[in-house]
Amino acid sequence: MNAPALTKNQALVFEVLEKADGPLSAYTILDKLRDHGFRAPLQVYRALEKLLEYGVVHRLESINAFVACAHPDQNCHSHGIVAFAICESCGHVMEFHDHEVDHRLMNWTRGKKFKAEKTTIEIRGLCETCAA
Amino acid sequence: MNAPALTKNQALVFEVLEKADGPLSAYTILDKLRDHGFRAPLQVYRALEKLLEYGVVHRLESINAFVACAHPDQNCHSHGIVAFAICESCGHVMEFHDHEVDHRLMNWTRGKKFKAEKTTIEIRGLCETCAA
DNA sequence: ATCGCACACGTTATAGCATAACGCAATTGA
DNA sequence: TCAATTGCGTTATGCTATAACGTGTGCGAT
Repeated sequence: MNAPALTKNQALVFEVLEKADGPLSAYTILDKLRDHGFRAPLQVYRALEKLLEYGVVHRLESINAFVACAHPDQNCHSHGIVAFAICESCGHVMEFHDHEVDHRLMNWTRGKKFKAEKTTIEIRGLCETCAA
Repeated sequence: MNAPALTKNQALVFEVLEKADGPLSAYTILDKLRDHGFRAPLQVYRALEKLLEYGVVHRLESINAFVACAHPDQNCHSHGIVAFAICESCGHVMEFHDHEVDHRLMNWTRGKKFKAEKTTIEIRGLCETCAA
């Protein structure tokens, strides 16, 4: 899924996520965009839906928040499964990929004849700075 | 974390989850326990909090639901990271463990000096039956 | 050209998930 | 006996997400 030109709302939401130094909830995004005419959650959710589809934004299931993809340039969907390390203290998120993990999980699902559509890997804990 | 004797509410919630053939939301559990005197969400959430702590129940972050641990006998916390395959059609959940995956993820976090506290792995898709 | 369709958008309302804050009762151990 | 802890019940509230409706715009097919 490659990203076509973003619409106005999509661009606004994406910009907010890019500028943030951590994940944001949909309602936080909404608040940051009130000055730009946003009034309702759906405006945010609809934009997010597309941005997720284009692979330029990720959803963090374990904290109900959204974050801009760490690879602005490339298509994130081509990296296989994306894993996240989320600091519970400062909120900072690190994104990474591990093909061996992908492989092991795929192996397991294949053995069970389970058709995987979307895989979530999220590690919550403390980043180096906050753990010190 | 070993499980002490469950309190009345904890036992009721656990029983509901055990009998269910799939994950349940907190509010679904509440509805199933109204006949037993449950009236408020907190009664469910407080019981779930303990059951999660004891390791006899898991929370599925990606669908905001709870499921009884697949290993009634043993302490689930001793298995390392728990992974789930969740069928989006029938709702059935398979639970599994893969030490190699654990190892890869731990390797990565150690490299980043990230102190992992809780890791979520959830694969959503279609089970063998539903994919056919 | 104009009709039909797809899509983005705006608005209101509502559904679904989770916790704050208060108070009471029972248990336990110093 | 007193203080601390834990479980429980209730009310209220906050946060997350979507349903359902209508509008406007662009664009290809007839």
